[in-house]
Amino acid sequence: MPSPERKRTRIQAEKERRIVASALDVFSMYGFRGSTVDQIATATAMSKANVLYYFKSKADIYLAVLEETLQDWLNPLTELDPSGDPIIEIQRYIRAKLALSQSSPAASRLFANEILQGAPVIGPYLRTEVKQLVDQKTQILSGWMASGEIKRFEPIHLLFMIWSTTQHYADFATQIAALQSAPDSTLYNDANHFFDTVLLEGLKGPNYSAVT
Amino acid sequence: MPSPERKRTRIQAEKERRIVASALDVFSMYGFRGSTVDQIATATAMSKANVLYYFKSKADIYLAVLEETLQDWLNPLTELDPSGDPIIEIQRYIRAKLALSQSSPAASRLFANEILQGAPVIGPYLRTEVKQLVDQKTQILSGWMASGEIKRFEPIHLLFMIWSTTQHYADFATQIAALQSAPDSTLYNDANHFFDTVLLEGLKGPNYSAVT
DNA sequence: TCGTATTTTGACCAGATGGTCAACGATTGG
DNA sequence: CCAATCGTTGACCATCTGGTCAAAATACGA
Repeated sequence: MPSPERKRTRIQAEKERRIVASALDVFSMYGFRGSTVDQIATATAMSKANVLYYFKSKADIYLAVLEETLQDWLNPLTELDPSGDPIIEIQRYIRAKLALSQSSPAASRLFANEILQGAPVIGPYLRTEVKQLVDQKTQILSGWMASGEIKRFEPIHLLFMIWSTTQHYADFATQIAALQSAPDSTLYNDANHFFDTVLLEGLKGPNYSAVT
Repeated sequence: MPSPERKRTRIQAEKERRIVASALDVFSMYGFRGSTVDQIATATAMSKANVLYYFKSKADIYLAVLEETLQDWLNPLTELDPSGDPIIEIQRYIRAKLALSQSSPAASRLFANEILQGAPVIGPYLRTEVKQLVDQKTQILSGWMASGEIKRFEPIHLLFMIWSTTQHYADFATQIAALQSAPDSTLYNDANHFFDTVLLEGLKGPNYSAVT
């Protein structure tokens, strides 16, 4: 087995990377139970036994995929800046999240699957680190409300709306493809335009004055 | 096997109903592949063989569950009335959808699972009936834009936002429970307040005049 | 009450799946 | 060039799972 003590070989690093990359595609499409080690092996162009030489179980692969992806997924929120212009900050956040959904739809689906099954793996992480980050950022929103720059509401619901709406474009891509009439190319531009026109305008409070 | 020709027994109707009801809970939690006939049987307090006496395959149960649920799920959209006040109509739609997420979270998760896997079963239905309904309702929105009652944007994105946001409260309930600080009881009230304050206000166009 | 149609079930089967292992092959440091 | 370590794999196993079946149990009309 891959030595747990000695430092990792170049081959180990390379193969593990490839396995995790393939596994993201597989898990995001079929969920944990719906995915098989053989599918992952085939997607990585390896034998099943070889995959299980690098990760001792299917659950281990799943864990590795989640850990690798979660950080990227949460990253845009950390950049919400309390000293910036509220509307610009929120707009930046929305655009970053939508861009992530567009560039990494598999990551979005992976989390959707995980949460749908009750977050058996990332549940503890949600309740600690993620909750802490969310509490911190909702306080920023509360601050902007107190100064009248944005309207008053329970701030977490804005996060819920941004998450659900942007991730919808990844998670429900099949449905979107079935229902939209416009060409695919304009989809994300139209979405951003809608957010600017409706959501961001709706957020502005009585004391808001646009930066110029 | 249950006679395909003669009319259905009382027992058949009753047992089939119970199976479908249990299967909704099971499928919505684990998805199609992640669910087993045994789980469904146990949830229905029947033997596996008995369940397969009423439905000849797991796929058949799944299909029955989807068909039974889909109509309810889509129903609120059909009631969007072009002759009504735009903001009131959209507000009614949002509330109806949010109430559905609250009362039937399993149904929401069932669809989320189905779409996440690429809508293998309801795909054809999406592309025909559902698309037709959506096209019809986006035209209503376009009409309200033309008269200046609501702002201009690609109308389908409003539907996407309403769907994703309201269903988020069912599909991501685990995450919401992990992240919110407020008591559960106010969650849906706060959500509706947020929609009223931000989304509905953001929608209003230059010519909108509230009904009194 | 009796006979027929319906319902229920335990036993069983075939295929899929996660995981193991011994043996073979490739690398690499000395 | 050698030996020790690392990498790879086909064969294999135990378990799970969808589905079948014959036989037993039940319901029900006449």
